[in-house]
Amino acid sequence: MALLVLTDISMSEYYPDKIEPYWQKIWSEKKSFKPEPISEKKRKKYILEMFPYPSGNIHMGHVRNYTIGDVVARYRKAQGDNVLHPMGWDAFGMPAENAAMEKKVHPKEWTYKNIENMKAQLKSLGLSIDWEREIATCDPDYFKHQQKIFLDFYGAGIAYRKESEVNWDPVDKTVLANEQVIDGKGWRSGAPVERKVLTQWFLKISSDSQRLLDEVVKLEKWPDKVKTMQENWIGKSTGVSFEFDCFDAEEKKYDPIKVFTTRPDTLFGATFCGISIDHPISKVLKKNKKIKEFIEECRKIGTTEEAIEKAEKKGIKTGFKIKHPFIKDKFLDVYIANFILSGYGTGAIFGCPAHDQRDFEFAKKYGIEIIPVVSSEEKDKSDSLDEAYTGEGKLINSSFLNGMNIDEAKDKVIEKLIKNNKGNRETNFRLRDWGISRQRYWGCPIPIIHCDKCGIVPVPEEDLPVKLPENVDFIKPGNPLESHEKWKSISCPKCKNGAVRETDTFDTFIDSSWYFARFCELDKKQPLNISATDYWLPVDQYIGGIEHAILHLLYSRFFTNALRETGHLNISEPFYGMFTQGMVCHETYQNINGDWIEPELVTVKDNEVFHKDTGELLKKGPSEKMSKSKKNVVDPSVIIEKFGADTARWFVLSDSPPERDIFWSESGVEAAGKFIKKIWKTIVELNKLIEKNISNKNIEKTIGLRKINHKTLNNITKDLDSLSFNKVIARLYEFVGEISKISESDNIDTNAINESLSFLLIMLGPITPHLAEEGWSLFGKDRGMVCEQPWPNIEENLIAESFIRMPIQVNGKKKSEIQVDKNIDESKLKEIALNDDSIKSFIGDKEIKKLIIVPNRIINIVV
RNA sequence: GCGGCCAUGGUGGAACAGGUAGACACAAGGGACUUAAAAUCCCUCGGCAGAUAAUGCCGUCCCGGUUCGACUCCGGGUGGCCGCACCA
Repeated sequence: MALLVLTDISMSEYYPDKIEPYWQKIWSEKKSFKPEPISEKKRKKYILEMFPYPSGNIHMGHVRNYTIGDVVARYRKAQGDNVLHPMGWDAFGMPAENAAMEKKVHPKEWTYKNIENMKAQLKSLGLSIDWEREIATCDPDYFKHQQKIFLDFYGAGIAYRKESEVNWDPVDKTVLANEQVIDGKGWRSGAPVERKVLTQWFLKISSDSQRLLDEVVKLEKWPDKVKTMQENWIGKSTGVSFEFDCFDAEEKKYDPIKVFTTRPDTLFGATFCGISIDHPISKVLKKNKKIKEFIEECRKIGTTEEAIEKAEKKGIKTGFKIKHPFIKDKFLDVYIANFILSGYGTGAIFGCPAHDQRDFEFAKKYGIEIIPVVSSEEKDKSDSLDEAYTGEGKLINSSFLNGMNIDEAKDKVIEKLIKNNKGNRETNFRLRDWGISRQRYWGCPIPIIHCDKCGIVPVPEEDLPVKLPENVDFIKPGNPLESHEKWKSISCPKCKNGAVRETDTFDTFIDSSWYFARFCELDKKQPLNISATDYWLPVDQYIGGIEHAILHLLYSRFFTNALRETGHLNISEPFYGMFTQGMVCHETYQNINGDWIEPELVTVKDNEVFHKDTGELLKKGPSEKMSKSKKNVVDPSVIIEKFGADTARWFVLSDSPPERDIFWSESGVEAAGKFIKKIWKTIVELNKLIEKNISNKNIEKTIGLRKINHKTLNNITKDLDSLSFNKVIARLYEFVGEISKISESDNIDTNAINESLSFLLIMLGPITPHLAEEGWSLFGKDRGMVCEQPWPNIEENLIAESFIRMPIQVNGKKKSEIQVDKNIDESKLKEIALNDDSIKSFIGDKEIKKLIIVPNRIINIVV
């Protein structure tokens, strides 16, 4: 089969607009990227990029993410693996509802239109995706299985209900997401946000804390930074929880206050007690007007940890006192304080200002005593305290602990507290249970029925999926499901009396916590097909933005384990290899009024930027992450139209390492486009040369070329294995630069040129697949497609060098360089180095103190 | 605020595991070809001194340390980015 399309007419010209759609059609018709059937004999590779939210258009971040994934997928295929490379849509979420409110378009219609558009854009990139496995999370065929999984989790006790707070906009009468709260006010209404308590669904991720911690350490193919972030997020801490006797304002004995601490050694430095605003005592004291006002003021800070920790430390005296367990007649004031987290530990602490920064700030503000109990030698000298001391040292001012180090003191105190029957060793995790209820329409309905008589009743499996009603409007405030009486009312499956549906929908993180497993097989009857997940999972290489390092990845890890516990699959860790890519940035432009201007409306003249249409002078801002709000986005489809997908792919891979942020520049794209043209020209020229079949051979040049071929192949193979695509591109620049110089008069053996061209096209295959296919169809004739070619073997004898260059340093600075045999012995090497003319002149008559030879690396002479 | 990461010429970056700093590109400047332009090709390109040489000194955000030797390791800063549990 001759796949020649344009080569006949074009030959030396490069027409991406013609060859790219052509090859995309061929790949699709031939199902080139459909994986082979499951077979344990064949090594599998599951390559996955985080699926996109269908916001309307792909952006450069997507191009980068999916190009990286595509290079890996195509490369693994060439290496002989059975590759699974699917794609789907994270299709539920807030922006669809916002569009419904703003543009009066139904979320479903808006979402599917976006999917259609973005799918076409992704296809134009020439991605090697098996589109037969496409998933949209808003499709009932997907979420019915999710509802089944939830019911299984509920049955297994993994899902439960409890009260928790949400941000409430009293004007719009709607629940706000954290990002919709700006400076404590609703983003649309501007009304001060209140907190409202709702009963919501949770998943017990906290009981998986220890496993999540143990397993993350073992994930070898994950970036260390992501592993560290997850470890810190889970936040294991060991300490002791114990009770203080507590007395109320009338000095009557009250219920004891239980505290958790990781620093029991500082107990003798305790000078106050802090409790959270939700502590039982706080709730009782709400009767007091001042305390009530204080608690309400604290609630205005917001629900995010960031807001709470940034807020000034404040508290109010309760009049309650606690009794120190080891100091006779010592009582500490109990404060309600805004920095005590109710969800962590017991919601109460003893404050030791000398050795905890937050306690220190609090104590300074309220004139509370500061007693140092840990002293280090250096610290002893400075008496003035301007911050808490958290380092090592010996215990002072601490009765029976004096003189001990911190660890000894901890043990001793804990022992004593346990003896007094007041304390227990305890392990705490920072990780909280996962709240999954959302008071929104555009999400997966939670398959639960609330019956006055029977309570919480799961929707029977045969009634799944619970679909969303279509006839909703977004004019009324609040969740449209809540006000949809007809959809809500249902008869109880148990008692047949009138009941109501759960009107909350799932957090969209649920949708993305198992899609990668669903891709293994779109089983019609059950969420997951065991034999398919056994074969394909875990994902061998998962690729996505660093912003998902904690939440999405942690939830998916937990969810996978929960799926195992409920019998849906057999593994507990979903992602074997993880790669986090950097962001795509662009310069920002503003006019005099401060309006943001799109880069496409900007022209540059003499280093100044002007508006293309109005001609006004614009202010060039710093390069920042592309975002719609600052309009510094570049629509990749414009670039694909102008230069072609291969150029766009080449450009996003070049220069910057993939884990680092990249800065978009138009000139860079043009340069990439020029070089792609040069590659095409080189392919055509070399092909002509091959057809001439040179017989008068220059052996030296032939071997030289073959060495270049194999060295390049060797380096590029290593770089692809380590995902260093920028280095791959640099080597291709060099390689093309070399082979484009070959001329007939070099008399190089045709086989060697053949090898050059064949290597070039196969190496280009993962990066610029259309160009590679077109070139292969010209060169490879009847040898099939380039995407079916195996990765060539490297001939070791061609990459080995017998001579090496060795720099000679004097006192650590390079002064000369020699070329020596690789296997030279050290004494000979020493002799050569010392007799080197320029080295001699440097040493002069100075005494040689030391001579260091690092084999095959460097010689350093110390004088 | 807490946790994590990053910083190398005018620009993006390279430097394998502590061993030649600046590969490969972009921009800029010069030249060739052309009536001209575009395209293409060639040359220069960290700073200072020197002659546009040879060569020397300085130089990887700042300060200090370890080492024969530090872009790389350690301590302390500065700046930027990401996350902080209801954005996805």
